[in-house]
Amino acid sequence: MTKSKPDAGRNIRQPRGKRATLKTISELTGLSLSTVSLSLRGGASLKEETRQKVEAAARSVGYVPDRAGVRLRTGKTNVIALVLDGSDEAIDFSRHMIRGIGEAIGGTRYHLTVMPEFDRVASVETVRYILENRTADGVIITHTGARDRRVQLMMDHDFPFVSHGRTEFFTPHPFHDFHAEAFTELAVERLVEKGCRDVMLAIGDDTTNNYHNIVRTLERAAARHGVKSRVVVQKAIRPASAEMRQFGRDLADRADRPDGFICDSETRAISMLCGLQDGGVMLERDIHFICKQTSDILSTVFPGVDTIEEDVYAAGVELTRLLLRRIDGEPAETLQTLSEPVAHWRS
Amino acid sequence: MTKSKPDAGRNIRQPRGKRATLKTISELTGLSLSTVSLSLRGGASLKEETRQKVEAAARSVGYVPDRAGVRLRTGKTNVIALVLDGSDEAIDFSRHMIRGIGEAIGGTRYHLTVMPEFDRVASVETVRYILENRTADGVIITHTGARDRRVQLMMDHDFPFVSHGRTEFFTPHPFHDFHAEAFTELAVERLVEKGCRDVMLAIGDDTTNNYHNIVRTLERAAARHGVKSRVVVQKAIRPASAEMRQFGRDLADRADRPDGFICDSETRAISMLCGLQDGGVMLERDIHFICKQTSDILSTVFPGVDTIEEDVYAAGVELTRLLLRRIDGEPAETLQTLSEPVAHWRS
DNA sequence: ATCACTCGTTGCAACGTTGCAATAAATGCG
DNA sequence: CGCATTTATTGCAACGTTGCAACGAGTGAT
Repeated sequence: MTKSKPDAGRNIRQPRGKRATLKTISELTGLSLSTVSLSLRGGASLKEETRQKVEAAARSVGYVPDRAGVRLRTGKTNVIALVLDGSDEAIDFSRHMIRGIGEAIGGTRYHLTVMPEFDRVASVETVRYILENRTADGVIITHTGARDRRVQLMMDHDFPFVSHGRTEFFTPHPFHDFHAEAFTELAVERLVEKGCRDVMLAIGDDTTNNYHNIVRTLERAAARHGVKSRVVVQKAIRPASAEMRQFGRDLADRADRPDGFICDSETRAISMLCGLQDGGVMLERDIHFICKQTSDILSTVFPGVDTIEEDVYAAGVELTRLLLRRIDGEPAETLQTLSEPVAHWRS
Repeated sequence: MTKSKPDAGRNIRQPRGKRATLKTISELTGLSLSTVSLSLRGGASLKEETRQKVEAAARSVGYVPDRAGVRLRTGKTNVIALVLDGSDEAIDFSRHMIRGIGEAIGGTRYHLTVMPEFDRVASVETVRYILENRTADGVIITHTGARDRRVQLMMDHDFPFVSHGRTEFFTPHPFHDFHAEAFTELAVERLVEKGCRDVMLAIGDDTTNNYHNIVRTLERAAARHGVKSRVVVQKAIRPASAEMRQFGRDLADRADRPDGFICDSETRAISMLCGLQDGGVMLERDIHFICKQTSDILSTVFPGVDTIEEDVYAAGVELTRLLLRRIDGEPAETLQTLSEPVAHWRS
């Protein structure tokens, strides 16, 4: 018949080992909460002796500021959000991107939350959700469109973000992008060098701004070198599929088969190359092929194919650095970078 | 000389459009904060009329509970953490996993944070960090080892988690795993059916529990069918590489070349198959090949190769469902599932 | 009319943090 | 020595939420 003690059940959280808070340090040092808080944030008005005392105590109890407390008080979430749309991606794109971001936030307070979405429409809603609920301090978006609605939304709200890819908007915003123009120039030049007179470009998604950059550059470069150029958009075809392979097979038989080919996707390139081979087309004799590459797979299967590397890991690192600087208040104009393509000529 | 107004500068956050809080609803309905809070969480003791009034008001102002407030008060983060180790992964594994998790947390309060780590040692530290700082309500780990230290750590702390992969621990914990034994049985049976007498298994990582399951099953199945079996661990070789291709090439020339081959990685399989072809080995005549598959690439390059599919997306969904049930207090014993392999025989 | 009880609602304190105004102690100056 | 100024520290309130004890009003029994 023992009644439960009157002061039982006070703990809301599991008290397993009780986290250290400012209060812990306060009691330990005999200083007030405010002083401790101030001190840990480097308060300049404090005595050196005090600061050391606080720091020692904090270290000894392994103090780490409570994210919920900070967030509630300051509104700062210490979170950056990566918004993935579900569209056609390069091999292991997400993986490299995420590890790049992870590398860049290592040693900072920041956490990464990933919001996976299935299409770009939904991804606008995701961004809106983040803005309205202030659920992150900054956002990284990928596969940016020329007049991307997510970019517009975040600019309207003056919310820190960085896009992987550029836009057409007049107002500047932070971005990091693969230098698609340099890639295209490099590719065309290489093909011309090898004697090509008729270059075809295959591209997977004509809704990104990237598309326009590449196509425009191709046309100019081809004109400059006096060679023919064509573009084929393969948006509707699954990158790795029998259909894609058949596309290569059909190409092999065409009377107007190009003698130079540029492809912006490793996956689609592999499929097409298989198809071309099926049709008896021989690489480096009947056709020259150049492909953008994000993994080692293409080079393992077709070691002879020239590739141009896009380092998605490095892009993740750079995007994050830009974003953090943006969050710290740097103006957008100074936060725009390109990554130069790295050519791997095989022959 | 106008002094700034005495009550200026009160807002800590940007007041852009001011988020709705319980207070907003309270003022709107004339009810107290407590009542509003209670009502929104379905308080059974309230008048039906009140609840509807609150709900209407909440809807009209688009109320969403503040995560920081809830977290501070209750300790509940509404976050699940995915701990990725950086080891050898199947193609687009991260991507499919993340999208599966995204699918399963859709419509819930939960957010996903991803903690990318470069090796398994670091990933133990990551888990420790999550536990000590209560930075998530539950954890998903992948590439689980037989006596995985992360699992041990979380069991010791009685912290909700689920592992992709099983362990040898006696105490039960939630997991979801590919049914590697069924995969192996299926593969051996198929090869034997095709007339193979000498089966080789190539596997990439002998530190996961998965490894032991597969090897044990292989040996038993081979013995049962009266065929020879061998295992080769390819841990040190990069999955897509000239080296891996060379491995296939060398295999082609070996006097003791097997007539049946099982591979647990699509990437390595592609490389090896290229090497075998280089050596003049013909598929389905000189050797029969079976591979575990997580994307479409292998089938596009080698349409004739039998594959067995592991659906990583579905695994992400299932892992998340199990974890959420675990967080809600279900016992571990009831939260253990396997996913059955799906065979794609091509001939 | 008083009591005990239920029903529906409310006030208060606390979670961990930080900005600000206020304090106390030490110093400088006339 | 008194007053103003600087230096070092502190108390208080607030961010948004929830658990709990307490409240007043109504009901029914005594």
